Amino acid sequence: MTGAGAAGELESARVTRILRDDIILGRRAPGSRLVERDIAAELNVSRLPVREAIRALVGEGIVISRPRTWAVVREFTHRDVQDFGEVREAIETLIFVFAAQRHDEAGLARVRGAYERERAAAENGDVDAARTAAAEFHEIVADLAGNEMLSELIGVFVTRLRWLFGQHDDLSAMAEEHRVILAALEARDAESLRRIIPLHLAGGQEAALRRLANGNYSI
Amino acid sequence: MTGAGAAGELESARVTRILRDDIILGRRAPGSRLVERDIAAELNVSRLPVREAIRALVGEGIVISRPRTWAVVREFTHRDVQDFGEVREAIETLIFVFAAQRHDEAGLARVRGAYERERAAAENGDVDAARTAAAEFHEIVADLAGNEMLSELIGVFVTRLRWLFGQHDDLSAMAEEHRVILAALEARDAESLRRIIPLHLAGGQEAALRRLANGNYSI
DNA sequence: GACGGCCGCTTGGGATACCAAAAGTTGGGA
DNA sequence: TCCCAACTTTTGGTATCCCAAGCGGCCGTC
Repeated sequence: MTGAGAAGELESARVTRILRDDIILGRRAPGSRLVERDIAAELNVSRLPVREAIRALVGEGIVISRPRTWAVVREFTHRDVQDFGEVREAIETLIFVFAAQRHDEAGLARVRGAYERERAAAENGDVDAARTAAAEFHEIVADLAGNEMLSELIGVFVTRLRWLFGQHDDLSAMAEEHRVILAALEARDAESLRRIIPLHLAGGQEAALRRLANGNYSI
Repeated sequence: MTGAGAAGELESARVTRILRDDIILGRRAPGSRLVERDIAAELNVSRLPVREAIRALVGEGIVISRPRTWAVVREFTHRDVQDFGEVREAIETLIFVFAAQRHDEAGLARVRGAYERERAAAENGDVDAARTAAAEFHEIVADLAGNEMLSELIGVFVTRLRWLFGQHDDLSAMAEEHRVILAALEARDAESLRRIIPLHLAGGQEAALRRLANGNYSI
């Protein structure tokens, strides 16, 4: 999900990446403790990089920390997922509308590339590749929106986004929806996008709520 | 703006508050260096709380930090303010529409209270009190929107919001706009709010761009 | 047996000292 | 004037130590 890690990568960034992946991939369950000393020992680093990593993950909204006690992996409630869905809908709609107004041919080509990769992966049943390409589809469009602050905003939410909403089941349905969205984007049809995007996101929302009911994000 | 500081306040929180106020009040200019050792010596703390404070302010978007070199107070460009304004418009509109749909009588009373305080302060020409009440007006409405994620989102942006857009000049015009907004809120008139809020924010946006042109947010 | 308070253990917050690596600065030479 | 190399500054990280605040189990009481 985040690559192998650059050569000159900071220790704190490495630790952040490891803990983030542990959480998203379920190796650290929601509600489980994150004890600085223990993690430092596990990863053979001092407490400092661990502290910074935990702070970073608090910022990404997937860890909860209260002063002078251990931090815990965040547990999401039904309500949290609903609230998050509302916010997500507003932001994504904004992104796609802006992208429809401002995209250029080069950017559009990048979106098409992501779509083609997603479609091919869906056909071959390659789940991971399809999900990755789908995530890239949204990332590239966010780029095309041409608004730095919007990108910063997404940066705050993207980890939660992947954790909660990134695991689609019906790959070809998702690819088909992206095809329709891509067409509206090419036609600069903002009105259609305002209608389509909420529908598109509703699917992932339902899947997230289903997984939540099965106890995937809370203990 | 942030109060006197609780008794059991963490050092890192204290340092964060001091640096934040220094920046917002202009005592540390955009582009100026934030050197850990120097700040630690100034405030009689070790480098640790200073490091955490700088990280926190990076998270709040008012400090820029690159690896292995000093952090600097962020300089906002004309473009940044425009981008920020677009995002702000979308989020605030969402907040007011949700608040219109979901408010209860108790919450409405709190909004009315903030409005009354703002109007009184504006009449008396008390600039600080009027600005504080105006900020509270928006905070309370955000509460009424009843969406935790939205509140988290605002938390990320609120410092920038106050820095860039918090300094209104025409106090009574601002209070009057809040009166109209309050009325629409009471009537649960979401459609009017979708029209009014962008206009309301446009004023602060222009003021921010004017101050930017006069060199208040960049060196 | 349930409840509540006390006490010891755990844990994070902070201080201090030191080191390595990378970035920034400066001055001299082509 | 421009560029490179030496020097300086600064952060990122390690290793220890200490303290105070939470947490949780134990024990006595009702």
